[in-house]
Amino acid sequence: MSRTAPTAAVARAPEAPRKSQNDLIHSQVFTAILEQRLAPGTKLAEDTLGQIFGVSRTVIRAVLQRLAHERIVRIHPNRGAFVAEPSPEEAHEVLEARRLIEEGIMRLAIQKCSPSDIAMLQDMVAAEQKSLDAGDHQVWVRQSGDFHLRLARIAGSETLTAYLRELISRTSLIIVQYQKGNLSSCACDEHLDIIDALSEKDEARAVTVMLDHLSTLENNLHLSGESPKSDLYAIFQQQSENQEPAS
Amino acid sequence: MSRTAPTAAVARAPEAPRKSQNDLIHSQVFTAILEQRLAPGTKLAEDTLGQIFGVSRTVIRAVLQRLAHERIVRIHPNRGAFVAEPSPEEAHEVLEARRLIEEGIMRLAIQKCSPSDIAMLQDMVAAEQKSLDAGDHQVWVRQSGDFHLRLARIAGSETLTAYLRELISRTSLIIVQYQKGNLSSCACDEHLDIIDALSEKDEARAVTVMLDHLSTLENNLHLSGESPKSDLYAIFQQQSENQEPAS
DNA sequence: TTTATTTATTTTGTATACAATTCATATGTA
DNA sequence: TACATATGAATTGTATACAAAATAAATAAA
Repeated sequence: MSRTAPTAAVARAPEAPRKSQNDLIHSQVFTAILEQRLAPGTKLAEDTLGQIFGVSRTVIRAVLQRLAHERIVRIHPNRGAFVAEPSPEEAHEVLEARRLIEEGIMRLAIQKCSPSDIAMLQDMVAAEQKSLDAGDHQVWVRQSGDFHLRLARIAGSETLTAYLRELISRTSLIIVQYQKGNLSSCACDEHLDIIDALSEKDEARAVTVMLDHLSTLENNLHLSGESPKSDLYAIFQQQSENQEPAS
Repeated sequence: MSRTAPTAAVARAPEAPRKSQNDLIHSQVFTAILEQRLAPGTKLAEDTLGQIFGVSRTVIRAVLQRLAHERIVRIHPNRGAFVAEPSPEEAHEVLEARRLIEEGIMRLAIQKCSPSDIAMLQDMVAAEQKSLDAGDHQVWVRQSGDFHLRLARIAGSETLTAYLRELISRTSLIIVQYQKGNLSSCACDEHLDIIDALSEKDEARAVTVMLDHLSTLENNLHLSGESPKSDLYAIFQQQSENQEPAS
């Protein structure tokens, strides 16, 4: 009996991490950005957020710095915090990193995933499809990210999971800025393909499907066009090259 | 002439990012941990650090939170900040992630590296060897990390570079805790092998050498032994399984 | 009108003050 | 002695106050 239930003076298990104020506000802002309710470039004024969440600027500043380290918020010194506006180059970087990391995650996940994991993944895709049918694009974007994140958890690496979480939220910002059509249609099928390859332990196919999935995503962006607005420096420089100044 | 040097009312290039107080203190603590002058488990009291660097706790807190997000400092709520003590599981995770990311970095670097990059890498290894001969272990550890980091920069991905920087600093903590002998001897040769494969554009060999290099590193740790001290919970639980309680 | 300069307002960066919690020491009890 | 409890000191969490910087508005000059 002592096997299943330790008896005597045994220390309690590591205490449940009750969410701090910081965590709570962070996840609110994080989710808002993930669901694309906060557009890139939006200013996140400390005082405003403090009043919204009923706390002082102290805790808001901590949250903003945390989001900045996750690269979904950009802090300009003495100027404030803004929702990040990834450049085309950064967008490419993020997708490149995702291909690298998620290929590794697939290889790990294929070894470790259990039948219950498969079932969970199937449920998640079903929920995705539901949101998609309901036209709830915001929720679907988050759910789609959750699917990839679940694979990382199955792979069993907290480190890679943390990195992927960042890359996924940055992808969300990238999609807002650079997506042309709505990719929504085929995405669920590709997720189902991934589950399929996973349940058959077909590593080669699983990796291929995942990489194709991410490349499709990148190819549906138009990153080649002029950048959104940030580097009007380059624009003016080009201007001064073409036409001589008046003086 | 207007081609090479823009003439008239052209905006200045993005201003050079002058280091803030935060950056300065961060890099001091970061380097101290990287060079293994700050041992794992060391308490980083806010007031103490504030007096050392001549600033208030406000800025120290920001630095500590930043270090915590980089996983080289652990913050226990209401209890303070401590230099991280990676568990054996975490150590394995970090090396696993490094293998994944640095393989990708090698593939990218091999396409992009120029002769001057090769020369730079050779200089860096020479400096490593110098520190090694001088017995300056602390500096060597940092230089060894800088070598890997340089490869990431050559690969051209800021995102992957940032992740690798974190993984390298965590590796430094892992080495302090779990290294048995001194790996120092062969490490420089392995770095030279990497440069060799890189300059010959031999992708397969470059990847192999890098993976072996990292696996060698992990194999020289003893992660299987009893964990340092953190989970004495598990220890007591095991105890209660083996021997019946007295009452 | 357009542009430049000055003034006023707002916002961020940092230090400090106070409340809440934890840690260390001391006191009491078996 | 060993253990538990209570008291005091030290440390962290948060709010506020003030200085520095940036933004906005207003005034002056072309």
